[in-house]
Amino acid sequence: MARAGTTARKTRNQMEKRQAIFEAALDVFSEKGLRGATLEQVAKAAGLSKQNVVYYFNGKDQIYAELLESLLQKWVQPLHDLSAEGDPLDEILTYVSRKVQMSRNMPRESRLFATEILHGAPRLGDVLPTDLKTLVDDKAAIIQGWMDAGKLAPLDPHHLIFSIWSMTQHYADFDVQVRSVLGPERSATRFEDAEAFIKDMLIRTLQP
Amino acid sequence: MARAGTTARKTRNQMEKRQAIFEAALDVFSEKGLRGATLEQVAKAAGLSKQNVVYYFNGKDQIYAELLESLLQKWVQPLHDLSAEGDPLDEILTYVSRKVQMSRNMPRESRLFATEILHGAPRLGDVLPTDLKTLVDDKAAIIQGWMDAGKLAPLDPHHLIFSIWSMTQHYADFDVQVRSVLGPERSATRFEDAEAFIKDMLIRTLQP
DNA sequence: GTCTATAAATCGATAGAC
DNA sequence: GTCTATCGATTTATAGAC
Repeated sequence: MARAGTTARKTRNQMEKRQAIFEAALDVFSEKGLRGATLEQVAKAAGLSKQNVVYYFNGKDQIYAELLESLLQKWVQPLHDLSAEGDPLDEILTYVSRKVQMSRNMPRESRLFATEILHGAPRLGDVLPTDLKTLVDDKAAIIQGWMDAGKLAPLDPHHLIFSIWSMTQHYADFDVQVRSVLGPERSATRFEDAEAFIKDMLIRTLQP
Repeated sequence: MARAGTTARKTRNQMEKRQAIFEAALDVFSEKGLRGATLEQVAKAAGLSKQNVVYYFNGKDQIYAELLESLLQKWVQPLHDLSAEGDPLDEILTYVSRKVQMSRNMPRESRLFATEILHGAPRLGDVLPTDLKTLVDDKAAIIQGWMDAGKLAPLDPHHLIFSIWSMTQHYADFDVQVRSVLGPERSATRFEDAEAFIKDMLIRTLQP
C-alpha cells in the first residue's frame, strides 16, 4: 500500500521497475508525444500491467515529467564540458562531434526534447530562461573571449551555438526526412557525412 | 444533406467556412499536434460548432490531411525557385532570406511540418521519398554544377541544403527556447541577427 | 505488490428534427 | 446547413480482493 512513487527510500527491485518504465516511456513518448502515447503502450513496452505502472508513478504526466527531468542533465553535458582552457577550434569541433554522436546514439532523447520545446515547453518549467540561459550565456562568453583575443573570427556566439544545435539535432529529429531525401545508399553514411560537413563549415567560418 | 466535404462544386459561403476551419486548424494543430488537439478546440477557434465542422470535413484526420496537403506546395516554393540561371551565391543567400522570412511569418506552418516529420511523417504519404527527394536532388545538382565550375567551394550539396533547413527553421520550431536563451532584449532582433549570422557563415564557407 | 473490475472523463462521430 | 441529443470507443484513474 505504501506509495513507491515519490518517497525517498526505494528497494532495488523498485528502482529496476522504475527504470524499466523510464526506458519504455522514452520509447513511446519520443515516438508519439505525450498526448499521442497511452499508458497501455508504456506498460506493455515495460512488460507490466497498466495498473502496476500507475502504482510506481502517479500517472502518465508524472512519468513524462520525471523522464524529462532525469534526462536534462545528460542532454546538456557536452555544452557544459566546453572549456575555456582548451584550444578554441578544438573545443568547438569536439562539441560538434559529441552532438552528432548524440543524434546518432540518443535519437529518442533528442526527439523527446524537440517535441516538448516545439509545443511550447510547458513541462520544462522555467529551466529554459534560468539554467539553460545561464549555461549558454556562460559558454557564449568564453567563445566571445576567444574571438576578442583574435583566436576565432568574430561572430555572434549565441547564434553560433544555435546553429550547432540545429544542424546536429536535425539528423535525429528529422531522420525520416533526411533518409528519404538521401535515399538508401547515401543514408548509410549520413552521420559521418554530416559531421564532416558541419566541421568543415565551422572551420572555414571560424578561421580568424 | 449534401456532403460539402469532398465534392467538386462549392458555394462561396462553403469555401469561406472551409477556409475558417483551415485557419483554426493551423492554429490548434501547430500548437498541440494532431492528437493533442481536439475537434472542439478547432471548432471554437473557427467560430463553429463541433458538428458543423464535421459537416464540412468528414472528421479530424481529414482536416489535418487536407491542411498538410494544401500547405505543402507553398512550403517548398523557395527551394523550387532556386535557379541555375542566377549568380550562385546570390541564389543561395536569397533562399536563406526567404526561409528566415518564412520562420518569422509562418511559424505555425513550420511547426506543423516539424511535428509531422518528427513523428515519422505517416500522413505525408510517400511525398518525401518521391517529390521532395526529386526536388532536392535537382537543386543539389545545380549547386554541384556551380562547385564543379569553381564558382563555389566544394561541399556536399545535400548536407548544405539540410544545414539551411535546420538553421532557418530552428528559429520558428524552437522559438520558445531561442527567446528564453537570448532574453527579452536580444530576442527583439533575433530574426535579423539570425539571417545575418547564417548568411555570414555561408559566405565564408562557400567562397571558392 | 499485483490482480480483476469498474468508475469517470474525454472525445470523435452519428441520428434526426427543423 | 445548423441544431440538440446521444451513442460508442478510448483512456485515465481508482476500488478492493488476494
